[in-house]
Amino acid sequence: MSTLSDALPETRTDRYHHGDLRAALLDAAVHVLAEQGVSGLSLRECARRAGVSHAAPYRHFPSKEALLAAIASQGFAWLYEVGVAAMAPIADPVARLDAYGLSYVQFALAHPQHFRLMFTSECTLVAPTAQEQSADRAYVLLRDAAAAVSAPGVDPDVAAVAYWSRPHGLAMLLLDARIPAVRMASPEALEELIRATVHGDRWTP
Amino acid sequence: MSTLSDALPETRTDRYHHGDLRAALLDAAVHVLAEQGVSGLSLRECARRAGVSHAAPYRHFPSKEALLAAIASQGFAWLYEVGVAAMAPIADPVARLDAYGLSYVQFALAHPQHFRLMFTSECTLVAPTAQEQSADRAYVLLRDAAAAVSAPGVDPDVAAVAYWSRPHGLAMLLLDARIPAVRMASPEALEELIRATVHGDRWTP
DNA sequence: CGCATATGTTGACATCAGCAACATTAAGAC
DNA sequence: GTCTTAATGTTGCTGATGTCAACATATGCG
Repeated sequence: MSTLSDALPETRTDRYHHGDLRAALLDAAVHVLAEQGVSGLSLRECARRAGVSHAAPYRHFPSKEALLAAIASQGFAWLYEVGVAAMAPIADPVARLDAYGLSYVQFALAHPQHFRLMFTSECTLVAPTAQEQSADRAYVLLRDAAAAVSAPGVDPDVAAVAYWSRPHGLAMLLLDARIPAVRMASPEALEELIRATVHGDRWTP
Repeated sequence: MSTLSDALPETRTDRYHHGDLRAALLDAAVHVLAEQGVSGLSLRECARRAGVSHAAPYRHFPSKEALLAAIASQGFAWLYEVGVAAMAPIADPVARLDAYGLSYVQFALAHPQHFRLMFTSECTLVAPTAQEQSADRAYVLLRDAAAAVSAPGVDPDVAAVAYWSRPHGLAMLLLDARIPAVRMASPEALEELIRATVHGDRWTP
């Protein structure tokens, strides 16, 4: 009776019931987002792509904002994972902060619309446990490294904020094309920019 | 014949011609923006507030995006002025960078929606001469101070980007409430945060 | 005065978010 | 197996919006 393929949430559009519409909607939304940005993202377009009527999404998301929040949430989980992966194998605090900044900016440049959405949606995001774990791990790694390079007496949380703000600001300015394109022409130039921003006066070329 | 009050662009709603609808629309838009954020800002609402029909704005702005760009442009002019005012009287590079960061973050916190819009609109903004002048002055001041505190051999433009990214990132994270409110509870705590972010390892509490 | 241009108005269209009423399916109780 | 119930999807509607076209009015210049 119950085969594996039955158990899997296949995406079957030939049925009245979709199978896993929620996931299909999120997937569609991510694609639209990457293609057309937030302004081009409508619930109806997502429904269209999922092969479903315009009101179907409301069975899975109470509002458009909720859909956006879910996407943002996914993005955060992803970002944190990337950050943890970049920092974990590195012991030296300076190198770790550098790696974090690099992974952060690279993520933003690779997924500009997604990244922007994450820091644009005004809603407070509900953090699933899995994401929270990654977030916590990323934060601890960042804070420890930041505290290690900070002068004695500096609140570790303050130092962590500082070393988060720096790549974040750089990423935002890069996305907004507020920085001459020359600065991003080569990977080396970009890395120089990141290092200078993250490491401040400690860094020399 | 031509009195002063005639020359002034008064806002008269009792006439078929408005007087200075463009300015009135910008003004209305700024107010709506502050009250309800970008999502609550519609051309029709601005027209309503200016006491004018829903299509009238199209005689002054080719699209909604153009209106938003104009507001963003105003915001940049304002930001640059604030930055110049904060930096100009200060000679010490470290203190000047600090003052810049402080004015930057304070501007963002004082006008959160406006600030967010400035760095959200995807359009390339047309820079009027007056704004460009302020922008240039601000950039020169910032770059000089950044170069002064940088290690020899660091590209001044790279240093400038670094010292722009830092307060920018902090401002963004603060606006997104991604930083515990405790950190902003008192002006002193906020200043500590700004200094730590801007001045990195150079700074001690 | 008379005309050209700038500025506003009215009405329309397509799209969208969201709601309500209805249809279909899946899952469990008996 | 059948019945019932909740979950899921559909159709149709409303009010708001951005944008356009056609029309109306004012302003300035000859």
